[in-house]
Amino acid sequence: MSTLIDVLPLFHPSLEDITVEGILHALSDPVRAEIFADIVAQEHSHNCSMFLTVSDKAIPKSTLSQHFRALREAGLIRGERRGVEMHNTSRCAEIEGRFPGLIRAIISAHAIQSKHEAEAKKLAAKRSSRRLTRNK
Amino acid sequence: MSTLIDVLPLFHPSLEDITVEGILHALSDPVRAEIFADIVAQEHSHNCSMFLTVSDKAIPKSTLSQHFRALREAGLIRGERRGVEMHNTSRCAEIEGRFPGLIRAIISAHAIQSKHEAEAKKLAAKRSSRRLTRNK
DNA sequence: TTCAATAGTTCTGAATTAATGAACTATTGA
DNA sequence: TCAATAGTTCATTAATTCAGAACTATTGAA
Repeated sequence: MSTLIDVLPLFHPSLEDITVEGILHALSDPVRAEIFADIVAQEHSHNCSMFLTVSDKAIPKSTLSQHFRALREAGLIRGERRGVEMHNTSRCAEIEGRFPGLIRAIISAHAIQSKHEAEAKKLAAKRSSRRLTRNK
Repeated sequence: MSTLIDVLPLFHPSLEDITVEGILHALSDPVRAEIFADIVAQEHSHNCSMFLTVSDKAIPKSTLSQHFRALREAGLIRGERRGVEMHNTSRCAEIEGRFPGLIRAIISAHAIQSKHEAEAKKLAAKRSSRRLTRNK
């Protein structure tokens, strides 16, 4: 059985209702930022369950669902039911018209930071292995 | 009498400890965003009490103090005691070296949004006055 | 030197927001 | 019709944030 509520499409803010604060807040969470970066990078479809682990960390699916809602309600992504799963696409192009350069700058900053972190980690591993060798 | 603690300088993260998440979170609050935009715009000094009202809204000074701490700990501003008051300056130039374009894009987006809001408000006022005229 | 005024911080309880396990709904395919 | 899959919602707990009250540090005046 299907009720009216069941078929109501998901809420998405209109372009002019999208706020900078909303965008920044949504992307200030590292998990959401990574999910969003991924959706932007892959032009094609994305369902939620692809993100049950983000950076080797397990995310409960209820939490994941909230994260997707946060991204949707901030106006960053568009979600569409496709049968049993969800199809998520970025709204970058629209947002670019309203806040030029914003999304690009944020994504780029995140990329710079990830690269920096990866390098720091590698360096730490090297140092640690050297220490082990010395102590053999 | 003065103790050691009293003279300890305020905490500021080093450039490489500044994170995108931290910056986005700090600037996702409209009051902090406005304070920061103001500090960036005016190149010269800024004490906290200049912001006891932000956009016609009174901000308690304890709250203001927390906002300044948030901006400082996110690495967005540098605070320095100058006698009885505080001297705050932006760390834009440093951040630009690490995350090019990020701060500029955010400030610019905020400016666009403020302008848009101001226009919407003016339009609403005009509509309201027209309605009054019609009903005279 | 002492005291009042100023500028800001810290502490604390209340209010808000976020995370997550458990139960639930909707769709598909067997 | 039923089980499996994908995701949402609800309720509880945990973490953040807000703001009044009390406090600290510095300055300038008496």
